[in-house]
Formats: sequence, structure tokens, C-alpha cells
Amino acid sequence: MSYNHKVVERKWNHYWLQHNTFKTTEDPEKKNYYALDMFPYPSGKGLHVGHPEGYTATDIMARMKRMQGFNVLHPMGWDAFGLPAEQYALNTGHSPASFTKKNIETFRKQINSLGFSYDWGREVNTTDPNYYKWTQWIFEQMYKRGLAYESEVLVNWAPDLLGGTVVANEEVIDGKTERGGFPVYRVPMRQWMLKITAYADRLLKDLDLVDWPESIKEMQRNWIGRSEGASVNFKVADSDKQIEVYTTRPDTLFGASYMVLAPEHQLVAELTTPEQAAAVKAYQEAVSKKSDLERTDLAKTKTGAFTGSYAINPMNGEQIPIWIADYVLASYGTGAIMAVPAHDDRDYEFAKKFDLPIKPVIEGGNVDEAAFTEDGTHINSDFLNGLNKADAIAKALDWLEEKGIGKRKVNYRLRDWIFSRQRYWGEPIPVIHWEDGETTLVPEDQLPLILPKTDDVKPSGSTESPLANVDDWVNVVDENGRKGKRETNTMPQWAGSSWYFLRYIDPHNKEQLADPEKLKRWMPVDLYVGGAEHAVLHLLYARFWHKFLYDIGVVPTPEPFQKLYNQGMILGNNHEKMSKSKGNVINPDDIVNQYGADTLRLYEMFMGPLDASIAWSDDGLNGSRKFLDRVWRLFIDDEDELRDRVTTMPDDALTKIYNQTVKKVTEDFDHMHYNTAISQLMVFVNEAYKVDILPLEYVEGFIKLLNPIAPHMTEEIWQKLGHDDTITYATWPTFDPAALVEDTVEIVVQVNGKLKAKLAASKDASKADLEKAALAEEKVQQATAGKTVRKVIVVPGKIVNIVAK
RNA sequence: GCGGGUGUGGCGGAAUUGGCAGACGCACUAGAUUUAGGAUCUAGCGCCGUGAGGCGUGGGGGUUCGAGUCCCUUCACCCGCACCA
Repeated sequence: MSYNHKVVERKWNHYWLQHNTFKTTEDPEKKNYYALDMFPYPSGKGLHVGHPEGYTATDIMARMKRMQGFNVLHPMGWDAFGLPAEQYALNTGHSPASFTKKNIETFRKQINSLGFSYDWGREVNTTDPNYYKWTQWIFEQMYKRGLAYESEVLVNWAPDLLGGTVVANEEVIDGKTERGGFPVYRVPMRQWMLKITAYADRLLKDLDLVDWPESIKEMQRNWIGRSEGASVNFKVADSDKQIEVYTTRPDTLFGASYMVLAPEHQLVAELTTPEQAAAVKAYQEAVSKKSDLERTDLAKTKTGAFTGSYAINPMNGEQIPIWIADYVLASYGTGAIMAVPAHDDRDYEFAKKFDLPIKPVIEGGNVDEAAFTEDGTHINSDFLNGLNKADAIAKALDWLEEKGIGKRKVNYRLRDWIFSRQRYWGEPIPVIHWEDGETTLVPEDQLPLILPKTDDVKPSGSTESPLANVDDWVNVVDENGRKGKRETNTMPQWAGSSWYFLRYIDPHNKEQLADPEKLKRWMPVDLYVGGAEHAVLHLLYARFWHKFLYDIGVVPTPEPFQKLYNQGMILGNNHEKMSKSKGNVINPDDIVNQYGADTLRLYEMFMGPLDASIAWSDDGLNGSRKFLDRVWRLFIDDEDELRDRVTTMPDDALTKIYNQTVKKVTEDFDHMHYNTAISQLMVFVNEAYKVDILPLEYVEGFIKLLNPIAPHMTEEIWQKLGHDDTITYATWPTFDPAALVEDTVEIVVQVNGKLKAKLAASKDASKADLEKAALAEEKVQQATAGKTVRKVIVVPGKIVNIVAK
């Protein structure tokens, strides 16, 4: 009988569940290994073929580590709050909760059909009150320490998304919402903020502690955007006001010929003279109507307005005009700059447009053509003349600090995290606003603050969330009769995913987020696999929360994820991203049904390097199934019995290839080079087909090596080999280094670097012997005929190269 | 524009410290076999050439006895950031 994946896979999926095979062991004698997947958002579309790629990668590691004698924590859960469920609820009138529950059931069923070795006893769900109790608890700890605060900020307001909601900077792509592509406007609004900027420096520095892809580290570094410079105070002429600017080029202060404030800057109103009032107001209004898209993308030419006021350049006492322009961002630095058009491209463009003076202070450029932004000798700069950039910066900084005009300052591009959303389907923010103006937290012993059930998730009609409609939830009265209203904003989806990996360690703890002793044993995560799309969002937020929890003594490590790996994308067979509209979507259920889960796992690992984006190929998939059939037939006959050639008789025909295979597969698995590990397994099978005797030891070893990739089929063969128990905790094979040593080796003979012959020689043949043997080769004789041998390079055990002219 | 990355057969991809380019798989070709199912087995398969031989890792140059691998230069594509002073 040929291999029947439907029968075998059903049998073992059932067995594993019945026997709780993958329940996490916590043997104190063993070492621990934590293999983690980025938990999915359970969308209505079900599993995508991209999911099993990363899941198989961690599953292989988890299964190998179990066999190598580790306690393995390999959990799965659901990032189940989020926009689509709410959108679906709005469209259909169903509740997001029941929709989400149904989706999770589908996902769990799909995931289980793939044979992943998850410990379902530790499943977490961000929408479970027992889980989000602790999400709220962490928020409260932040609030108590001043890291969560309310602020009137310019937010990304997307009026057309879900009846109006705020999205984070990171969720805005090209001035439109990441989800749905709706336009985004900058409007001021009261929001909850988390002070991630307080951790900017540590988030940057501690990247050195983790084993992550360099590209992801670099993206985070850019996102944090540390820069060193100075804050400098400019006095306003005929006034006692001052304007603080941030600059990284204090050496060019003598060239500052005007100033620019962001249109939203607080001082603009005071600085505007009556003659300029109309122009300034008109400009501010025009800017406020621009979406982010228009402000960034279309700002090809600079715009601005003169305030009518002047500031005094502290270096030389010159009066310089103060302008407003939207190329200066209110949200970075102090929202105001000194403009040095001779040495800054943006200032240059602005100065040209509005005919402002351009004064060079560094030698080398031509201000008639362009700003000169390179290093050079300073001129027109009094005490800085003759210095280069670095020296001039240092001297200028000293001067500013001495005179009390400015000081050294470090700035970050990273902004505080806007933490509130005007949505129903999220964790309620556990805060009450009282009628007397006081704001209090919901006491810890009253957590979780349960998200009320409601049929009405329609927009509130204002900038508040739909929760504002739930009167008996919103309105509260304390023991003294004081009235209050609950916060109606909810947390963003990133909240629950910022700490879920901690809850897996102790998922049912009622007293604490997790037992510190257990956290100490399991953290940090040894291997974290997921898509690169989370490079800055999820991974930065999770690191921030983790550092905070570290500071308050909840977690034992400064970083959560020791090793991170980004899987690539699986493209459609036309090399394009899979999408419904392109009709190139592959449904994993169909593959499991037709070819089996083991085939899907094998194929996705064999496609190429895990981090590459590779197109799907039905032929390639079929080839993977053919290999599994070939393995089955190698050991199992037509009667479904073990073949007679599998025997305990000793035979060395496969000894070398077997030991090579154990070595290479083990090493390749360790490095997640699954495609080359599989190719080695194929080589072994090809060799095994050529011999008549298959020693049991090698057969069992091979089955163990293949098990992490094709767990169902290998369990079945393992049973046919006479084992009553699962292969899961069998001992991982080892190799004998002595079996890998060759007595005779093949020596490559080249003439002038070109391959001419190969010869067999003893592995420790001397250089002289090799040279002699090489020169005696007929092809070598031909190639060197009529030439003089100038030199012979001999690398023992490898190569002889004869240089002849 | 800035930062990061990738270019190897018809295709997916292999290749320790520079040392046999193309492992393994797919597709293809020929043959065998079939109780004919998405089958199996054997052989071939970088390009040019009947052959000997020559040429080949995006292009050009260099270092070296020897370069896919190191250096310079150039082209193409992908990803991220994008007025951050």
C-alpha cells in the first residue's frame, strides 16, 4: 500500500492531543528552550500559506530540542483584538466577540492539522479578561510612574475609518491609513500617551545585546533616530521673549540668516505683527487643511509666511527675520530652527524662494548654485575661522555653554506612543474622569475592567469611541456620591502583543502576571520567528514594555527576545504577492487535504533559505510529496509491513553517509538552514536505495532526523519499527567523527588554474609525492608540453596547481 | 535623496578560512516498465562546438599560482526611511 497521508495524519494528530504529548516539561535537571512564533491575528480569512512557514521553522527547532533533552516551551495564542472584527461587526450587526471566537476555532483547527507541537494548555488570548487584566495592570503601573499620560496632541485622524479613529504614526503609509487606505489629517485631540521616549537611549543601546538580523536592528536605530547637537536660545528683537531651537550644526551659527517656526508653534501668535496677521493666519489655515500626504509628498516647493518679527543672532547680534513654514515639524526638537541656507539644502531652497540672505561660513561651495553641506574650513565666523567642522562644533558648543546661550543636547526622532483608539474592540483603559476634574485609576483589585457587551458598536458620532454609547458602563458614582465617567478610549492592538510571551510561561496565574521564578527559568525567548513587517512596531513596543517591567522588577532580563529571525514571504506562482485580486492565493487546507501536512511542511522548508521571498510552485510541492513517498517505500513494503532489508545485521555500506547526514542535518537545523538539511536527507535516501541491507540503527536515526520536518509519517514508521511510544522524546542521533575520516582523498590537479585531472592519494601523502604524481598525469603532460614549469603549488589533501609558461 | 540587501543553468537554489561552480529538487530529453491514478526505474541535462577544445556566477577592471567568494567601478532589482534641523 502506498502512503496514505489522510489516515496517518488524522491518527497522529488525534494521538498527540489524547496523550497531551507536547505538554511542556519542567524538569529541573534539564535545560530550557523557548521557541516562539509571532501569534496571529485570527482573521476571517483563515490561515495563509505564509503562516506555516514560520511555524514550521520553530516547530523543527522545538522537536529537535526535545529529542536533545531540553524542556521546550512552544506555545501558541491569539492577538484577537483589532480592527477587522469591529469592521465586520459594523457591517453585519454581529458582535466582534462571537466573530473572533469563531475565527479562533478555525485557526486552531487549521494549525492542528499541520502537526505543530504546541502546548495548548498554555494558549493565551488577548481578548480574554483573565489576560487583559494584566495588560491593564501594566498600564496602571506605567501611569503611576508618569509613563502614561493624557495630552492634547496633533494626531493622525482618519475620519473615514470606522466612523473616525486615530491611528499611530507607524500605521500611516504615504499619508493614508495602513488598513483601508483612508486619508489622514493632523488634528489636535486629547489622547493617552506612553512615554517610550524615556527609553529611547536604552532601546538603542541594548540592540547590541541581542542576536537579530542587522537590517532589523538598523531599522530600529533609524526609527529611534538619535542625534547630538545643541539647543540654542535666540532673543526676539524689541521683546523679552526667547525662541529655543535645536541644531546639530552650532558651528554654522554665524551663517544663520533667518529663523523658521512650525506653523503650530505656540509663539507664533505673539510674534506675528498686525501687518502680517492676515498672511500668517491664512498660511496656518492652509497648512491645517493639508493631509499628511500633501504636507510631505506634495511639498516639492517650500511654502511659508513672514511673522513680521525679528530675532537676534546670538553670535553676531544681527537681526534676522522670523518665518513660519511647514517644512519645520512641530513634533521634532523644539519646533523651531535657525536657518543656515548656505549649508543646508532645505533652508537653501526656502531662502531662494523667498529671497532671503544666504551667507557662507564654510569654504568650498558656491551659494549661487547650491548649499554646501560638506566639511571645510570656516570663514566669516570670528573665533571659529580656520577650523574644520568637528573642531568648530566643539568650540561653538563650549562658547554657547560658557555664555549661557545654549547647551549640548541629544534629540530623538522617536515620538511618544499615542496609546488610545476611538474603538470598541480593544482593552478598556482603566481610568475614571470625575466631575471635580480628578482622574483616577480603577483600583487594581477591581481589574479586569471588563469590556461591556453591547450590540451597538456604531460610532458615537463624536471623536469618542462607541463605548460612549453604553451609558450604564460609562457613568459611575463613588461611595461619596461623586459622579464620574469612564475613559471611553481603548488600547491599540499593540498593547496585548507587547507582553504575551510572558504569559505563556505562567498562563493561569491569578495573583501575578507570571511567577518570577518561572520567568527566570524561561526568559529570554531563545528563538522568535515572524515576518519582517513587525520590524519597528511590535518589536519596539514589546522591548519598551519589557524594559519597563524589568525596571519595576517583574521580569528578569532587559531584553525579551534573544534571537530573532524573519521569515521571507511566499509569493504566488507568478512571483507576485498573493492576493485575491490576482487569483494566486494558495489555501493551506487544500494542500493538507491533497498532499498532506508533512508535504506542506517539507516543501515550505525546502523552497530555499527561510528568510528569502520565493514563489510558490505546484511542481515543487509535488516533488516534496514524491520524496516522502520514496522514504515510505524505502522502509515499508506493499503489505504495509517493514521491509526485510531493515535488519539488525551489521553492515557498513551506509556508515559514512549516515554519519555525514547526522552531522550535517544537526548543524543545519541549529542554523535554520532547513533547505540544505533536507537536501542531505535526500542524499541519504538516494544512497540507501542502492544497498541491500538497512541497519536498524541507521533507519531509526534517519527517521528521527526527518521527524521534525515530517512528524506524522515518521511517527507511523517509528511505530512500525516496533515502538509503542511517541518518537517525540526519543534521543537525537549522534555521529561518530571517526566514521567521517577518509583514508584516500581525491586530489584536483590544475595547470595554470585550470582543471586537468584528478587523482586518488592517501590522505597524508607528502607534498613531494603529490607533485610527482600530478606531473606524471597524462593530461598534465599534454598541457605542459613545450612549456617550462615555473612553480608548483601543493595543498595537501586538496589540490596541486602547476604554473607553466 | 539617505540607509540596508540581492544578482549563480529553463526554474527554486548549493558551494568551510579564496581551492573540482551548479549539491539537492523541479522542469525537460531518451529508454525501460506499468496491476495505465498527481506513478516507478535507468541514463542524460550550464552555454558554444560533430570533435578536440573553448566560454561561463549582472557588466568592466584589479589582487592572486588560483576569485561566485577579496578590492575598485558600474548597472539592475528589492526592502526600509523620507523636509527629523
